[in-house]
Order: sequence, then C-alpha cells, then structure tokens
Amino acid sequence: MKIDPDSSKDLSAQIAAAIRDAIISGKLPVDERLPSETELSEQFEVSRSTVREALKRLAAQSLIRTQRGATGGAFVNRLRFEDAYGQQITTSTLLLSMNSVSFRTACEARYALERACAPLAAERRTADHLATMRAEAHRQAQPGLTDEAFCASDVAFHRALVDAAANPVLSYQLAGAVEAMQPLMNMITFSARDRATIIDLHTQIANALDQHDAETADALLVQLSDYTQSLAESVFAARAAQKADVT
Amino acid sequence: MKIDPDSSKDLSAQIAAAIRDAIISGKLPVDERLPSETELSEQFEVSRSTVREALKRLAAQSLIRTQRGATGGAFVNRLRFEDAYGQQITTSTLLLSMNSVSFRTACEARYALERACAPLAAERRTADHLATMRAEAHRQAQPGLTDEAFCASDVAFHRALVDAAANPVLSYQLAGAVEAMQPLMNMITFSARDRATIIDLHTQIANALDQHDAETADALLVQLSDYTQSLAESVFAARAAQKADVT
DNA sequence: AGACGTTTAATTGTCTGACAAATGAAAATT
DNA sequence: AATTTTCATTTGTCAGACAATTAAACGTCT
Repeated sequence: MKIDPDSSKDLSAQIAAAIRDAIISGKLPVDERLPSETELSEQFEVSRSTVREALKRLAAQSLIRTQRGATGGAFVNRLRFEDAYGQQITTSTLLLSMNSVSFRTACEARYALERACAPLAAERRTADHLATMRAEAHRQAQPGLTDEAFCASDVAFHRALVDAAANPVLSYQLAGAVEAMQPLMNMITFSARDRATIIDLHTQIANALDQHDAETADALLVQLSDYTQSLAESVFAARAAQKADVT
Repeated sequence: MKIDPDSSKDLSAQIAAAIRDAIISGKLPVDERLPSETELSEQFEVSRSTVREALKRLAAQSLIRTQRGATGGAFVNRLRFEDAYGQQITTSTLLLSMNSVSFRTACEARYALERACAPLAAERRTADHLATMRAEAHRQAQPGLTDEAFCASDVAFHRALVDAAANPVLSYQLAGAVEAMQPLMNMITFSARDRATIIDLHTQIANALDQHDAETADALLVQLSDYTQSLAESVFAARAAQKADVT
C-alpha cells in the first residue's frame, strides 16, 4: 500500500479515498477493525497525523467509528438509514439555500415525490401512521400556534405519510426533500383561513389513506400542492408590491 | 468561542459542528474565508492539529474547500448539485448493501420515484433528452454487450428520463435511487429475450415522452417495473433451486 | 511608467515526538 | 472466586518544526 505523493490531492484525501473504496467494494466488511493509526501510517508511509486526518474524513461520512482503549480502534460502521437521514437533510437544505432554488421548484419536487408514496401508503398504512397524521392535523388547528410550529407540524405530518409507504429507501430519499422545504415554508405567513384549508386537506388525506383510497389521496395531494404554490405566489407577490411601494 | 472539553464528543467533532452550524445558519456566507488554522486554534483554545481534523471533517462533506498560499485558507464552499450527486450515490449504495435491502424494496422505490418524474418529463423533455434515451436504447440492442454494460446503459437511460423532468431537486434525489440500484441489477443475468422486452419498453417510453403523453409513459413504467420484478424473482428462484440441488 | 524577475510573508500540508485519557486484559491480592 | 491493581494498547490532544505554495510587495531594467 503506497500513495502517490505527487498527486494534486492531499495525502489524507488519497488515503481516505483508498479506505473508502475498500469499504464500498466490500473488502472491509461491517464492524471490521482497521489497523491502528500507527500501523496505517507505516503501511501508507505517512505520518500519524496524516492518517488521522484521513480517518476524520471518513468519520464525517459515518463510514467509520472510533473507540479508545486497548481493544479500540477504527471500525467500519454499519451505515443506518437513521444516521443517513441527518446528512441527507443537511445536504438538501444547503443545496436549496446555496443554489437559490425557487419555492416553485422545491415544492414541485416535494409533492411529486410524495405522490409517488401515496399509493403505497394507502395500501400499507398502519393505525399508528394514521394516528400520527391525525394528531399533527389536530395540533395544527390549535389557536396561538406560531407559523414555525405550524410548519414543523406540517413536516411531521408529511413524514408520517412518507413512512406509511413502509419503504425505507423512499423514506430516506424523501426525508431530504420534505425537511429541506421547511426553511422555505417558514418564509410564508399563514392566515387562519389558509391554515383551515390546509388542515382540512390533511384530514381528508388521512381519511383517504384510512380507506385505502389511493386515487383520492393522490387528488388531495395535487390540491394541496396547488394550494401551497398559489399561497406562496400571493405572499411573494405581496412582498414585491410592498417593496415597490417603498422604493 | 470556547468548546466544552468535558463533552462526550471529540474536540474536533465539536469544532466541526460549530462551524457547520455557522454555515447552515448563514452566518458564514458562501465564499467567505474562515480564519486561518492558527487563528481558529486560538479562538477555540485548542491545538492546530485539532482544528485541522475539524476542517477535514467539513471538507469531507464539501462544506469547505482549502487553498494554500498567502491568500489561501479555508473557504465556505458553494455546494453544487453535481458535487452532492457523488456523495448521495455513495451513501445510497452503502445503505442498500449494508442493510441488505431486498431487490423488491429498492426496485419499488426506484420506480415509484421515476413515475413521479414521468408527468414532468413528458411536459418538458427536450430533443436532447429524447436523443440520449434513444441512443441508450440503441446501445442496449447491440449484440455482445455484457450484462454490466447493459445495466450501465440502463442507468444512463433512466437518468436521462429523470433529467428530462428539468427539476434539479428531483434529479439530485433520484440520482441516488437510480445509481444505487445498479449493483443489485448487476446480479441479474439478462437473456436475449429479456433484453428485447426491456429495450422495447425503453423505446416506447421515449416515444410516449416525445408525444407528451404522460399517461402512456406512466403505464409503460409500471410495466417495466413489473417486468423487472418478475425477472429478478425468477432469477433468484432459479438460484435458490440450484443451491438446493447442490445441498 | 511599465514590464519582468525577486523577495517576502502568509497559509496550508506534512512530519516528529510527546503526553493524557480511555479501556480491556492480565496479574496480583484478598 | 471475587475484587482490585497493574499494564499494554490505542485514540485524543498538544507543541514545534519544516516544506510547499501562493500572491502581494519590492526592485530592476527597458
């Protein structure tokens, strides 16, 4: 094991890449212990600090975990869906904010993906999922709820919908899309009438899933999507007008 | 700026988290230069090595980039969709392999997501997208193509379909689902007849999109999904039988 | 003044060596 | 046999050094 010292990349990046490839290819199975930092530094012929930087890179991606002590070391981490959610959400949120993705685009993606879940959710939803969805709808109806709390509950409702599809791959992929929308949703002010409309649709969606009625659920999601889009547009239009007044 | 040295986490993890939060919250805008490693080590009251390990963690997530030299340093990175694709694919692939997700589950997720794209793709597909899809379908028909090359072309076809939806958020989310399927697809042996059926469906899908016919495209995707599932089942059943014979 | 090479200062990348802290295993003690 | 102590191993942190890189500042020549 030797590393090209003339490459354009850092040594620690190259070493991280080498170990990452070994993990992805399956050469290093889950829970396998890597050689100690000292051993790795000998194998790659670099200093221990360089090896450590490489290991930190891998740890940041949850590819390894480390443990101190006599029997400690770095171990290949079983990447769990729950662990990946956080990273997925962070990345999605940053992607949206840093690339100034429009509300329209993000909303379109989110509802397109949710509609993909609806038929499966209608088939497989458990009493638990329905209870969660209805509890969130109820929470959304409480007076005195801040816009942020309303949005947070909205996210919880939609996550329950996605989870009802009982497909971990879908849940993982959609966690990013749904949660990353929250900052954008928070830019909207919801009037009492707006909220009532949304809560009504939420309740109807829960009912449709209860009845295993995929078509109705899908139609309701389309309504919700359209309503959200129009709401956002009117809010942004109002703001633009206000800005024009000031100028 | 001080870090709790008694926390359960590593100092470098805490510092990385602090900087990450500053980036996510927008306190550190894109292209902003972080203080130099020496300055950071003074601010956080830790050694330079610890700061470096923290920075490597952030670099592994593409949150920062570093540059050497007089005007160098660490800069907040604009996270681009293209950069995020790679990580998304790596993570998705590992999630599937490490959690032994069944072919059925992964396939279901993939086609559910693709069907979500179909209506948008039917509306917005450009001549470019159609050309790519048809070129891949043509490649798939070439004799002597290995199963792996066939699968790779299949992935390229479906990526073109997803990209035709012209929604970067969807493209990003689906890149993981589509690409992560490839290792699973590679486990299947495609007979000439299997390939012909798939290529025919691919061609029909391209035609449906050409005609802006979302419903037909959707129906074809359902067919393709069902066919892939049945193909996988028969392959796995045959293997199980063979294994039982040997035993 | 402007073009062109040189020096210089700042910054990251790498290395070395050291010690602290954690942790399980082995040894010693009760 | 149970408990305590010791010990070896390994990661976490620190300090200091030097190399490599880079752009700006400086000089020099035309």
